[in-house]
Amino acid sequence: MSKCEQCIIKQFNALKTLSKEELLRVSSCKTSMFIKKGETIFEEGESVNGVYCIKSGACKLSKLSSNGREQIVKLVVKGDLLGQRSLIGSESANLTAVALNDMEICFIPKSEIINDLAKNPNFSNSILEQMAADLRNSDNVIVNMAQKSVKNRIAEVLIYLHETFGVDEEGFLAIQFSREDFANFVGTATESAIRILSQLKKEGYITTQGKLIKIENIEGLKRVE
Amino acid sequence: MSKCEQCIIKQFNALKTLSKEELLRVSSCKTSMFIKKGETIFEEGESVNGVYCIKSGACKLSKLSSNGREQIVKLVVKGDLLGQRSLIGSESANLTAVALNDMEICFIPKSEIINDLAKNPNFSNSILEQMAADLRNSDNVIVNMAQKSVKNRIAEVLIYLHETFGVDEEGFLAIQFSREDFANFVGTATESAIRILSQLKKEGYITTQGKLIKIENIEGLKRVE
DNA sequence: AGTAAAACATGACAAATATCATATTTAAAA
DNA sequence: TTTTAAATATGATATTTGTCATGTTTTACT
Repeated sequence: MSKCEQCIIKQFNALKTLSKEELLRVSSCKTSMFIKKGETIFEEGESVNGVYCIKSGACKLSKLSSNGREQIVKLVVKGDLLGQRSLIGSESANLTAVALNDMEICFIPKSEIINDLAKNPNFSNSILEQMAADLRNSDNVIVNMAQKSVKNRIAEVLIYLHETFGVDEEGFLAIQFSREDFANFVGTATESAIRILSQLKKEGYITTQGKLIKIENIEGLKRVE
Repeated sequence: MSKCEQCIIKQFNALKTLSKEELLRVSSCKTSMFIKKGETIFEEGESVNGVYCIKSGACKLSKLSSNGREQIVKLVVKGDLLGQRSLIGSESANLTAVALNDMEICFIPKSEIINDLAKNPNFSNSILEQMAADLRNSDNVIVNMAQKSVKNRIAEVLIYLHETFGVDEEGFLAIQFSREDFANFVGTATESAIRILSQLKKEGYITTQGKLIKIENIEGLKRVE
């Protein structure tokens, strides 16, 4: 089992604030696992009781609406922690986490890390900072959902995917996102998402090849209304 | 100047985790102030550099969208802390705070409380809990905005206002919320908010008298689609 | 009280989005 | 490979929501 000390993840997330000793202890009890694309890591309502470190891959966090539709609330990517809120209080997961591609993750039980949260102010501060950033981001998402058109939101998702995951050798978005994922992310019907992607294609902002998408004019996309 | 120790606010928010000594020090540097309905406490982009305790009254936190509309993101009420995120990191306010009615608030400078955050794990934990709850709430708001109809969202706001502020002697909602506020809270045009309130009136869920609103059938409202 | 301004209300119409139907293409499985 | 299922695409139409116009009521101010 690899040590957290050597793991690249350490450089990205709140674990970097832990001391060598703390990291060694965490290392010794963590569970490393591989998750295949489409598999569920945890579901809304379950108790999570620990945090996951994303070593590679990405997942979507979503919630089932009362109308039966899935709403993607955010994406969690390599270097992020997943399930931080399970460390605080004892409530069950509010969201469902499903892998967008093959992932490698480490699970650290709450019991092993909860003391660090109480005793290491750097660690709790780092979690605080992360949550403050998440809240700021949520505010912005709420405003976008409430005030912007579906076309505008789809354009923003394209830009976000481009910035977050980059492109492959041929210039296609490096993450595979189905039309349904687009719809569930911006809160619209799948057909509407498809229609708008077709429209963006006709307008020359993107090109597609199968389900692969290439952004051709990112500045234009930013100005889409 | 009144002491935090004796203030009722102490019982509601994160300040309750401070020791007697810490509270005394905070007390000695806080600034108490009265804010009139409609006045701005701070604006998006400003640096806040401290937290406000809401002793009485309530305010709305909103953000200006790129389309020029105001989006209300959340309400902050008596017993809540306002501007907690200013304690973490050093970023400027993401939201604008405007009083919904006359308020009495206390301002505690960041410099006086930042040490407690680092040294008193109970205090930082209390802030963490609050932020975790806020995040959970934001998730739910995002889902509602993305998936529910305007009518449904207006109905939910009515229920929320009822639960949060209660009613006056005659049964009217104890908070005055303009039609524009309703619109800005659910992300719709003012005319649409007006229309839907009229509709809810016709359907017998609410009655109005001037801008006062009385909920007549809360169970019915919960079932509105 | 009288006047102006703001808030509320409602009709008519336009635009955005959802829904249903039905192809077509792509991916998965036998 | 062949077959089947899933994802993508697009038209037709219904529904929801926004916009503009205009009138009424309420509130604020002198």
